[in-house]
Amino acid sequence: MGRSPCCEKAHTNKGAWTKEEDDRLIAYIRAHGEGCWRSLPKAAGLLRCGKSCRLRWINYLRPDLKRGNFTEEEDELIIKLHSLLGNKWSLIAGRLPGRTDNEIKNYWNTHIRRKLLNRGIDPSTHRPLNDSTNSAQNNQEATTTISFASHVKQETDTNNNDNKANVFVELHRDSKRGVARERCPDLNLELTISPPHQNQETEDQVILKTGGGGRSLCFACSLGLQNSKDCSCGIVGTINGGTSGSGSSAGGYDFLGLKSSVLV
DNA sequence: AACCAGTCCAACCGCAAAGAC
DNA sequence: CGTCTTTGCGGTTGGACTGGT
Repeated sequence: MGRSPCCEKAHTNKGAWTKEEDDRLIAYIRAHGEGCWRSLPKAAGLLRCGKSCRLRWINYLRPDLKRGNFTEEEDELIIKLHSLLGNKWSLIAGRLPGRTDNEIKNYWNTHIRRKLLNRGIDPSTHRPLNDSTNSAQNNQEATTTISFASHVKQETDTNNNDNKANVFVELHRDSKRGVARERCPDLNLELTISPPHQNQETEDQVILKTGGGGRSLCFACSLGLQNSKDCSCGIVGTINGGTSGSGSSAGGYDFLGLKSSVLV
């Protein structure tokens, strides 16, 4: 038994939206808010599937959208965020008010990729194109990144529902240097990861040196989980209000400064 | 003017996560 | 706790547009 289709395809329009459809969708959402997308088309009198309505609203009709060209600052911010987050367009979009994930994705593929290539930078790895260590090392790194990132996400989901977007960040288990630092030298981060600890077999210990302090954090604290029972560094209570004015909301360490100070 | 190749971007598709029951 | 439904995300596509010949 397969998945049921998201909508009754036989009686739905496809392709470009007409002005009338846009007006109907806008009017309905203004009156009722963004509710159940599945039932919205019928309620609004639209022959579209809910997915299509949602996409149209989010990417084109939302009143808070910023139309027009990307600024140089936005360009650079997208590059930095992409180097940290990878193709997590929705997270990147979350840091650029008025921009949508689809817009940023398109912009990345059409403009920024080329821009980076012209600079001699591989857009997918953010490393120099002629970096001979790229291919072999990246394969291993990619694997590590995926497993580690999923670990990060898992930890985050169970402990901090509101700040997923702030914490789900790509890290690299590179014992020689902090890769995140290398990719974004001006982010004022020093991220290194220690070799496996003698007593620690299952979890990577992250040593995260904040801007001025050079203080070491355990894995849990590095994720903003300093109240967690998994905290092993005993740094509880010394982080918040620490460096670079990165304020933290109730109980949340501003991981890598993503929340406020660096990434706007 | 006609054709073609390249570019751009709105919209679609499939999948996975989240939520409801 | 398992199953089903809904939502959201990222990759991809197709058509409109543009510039060159």
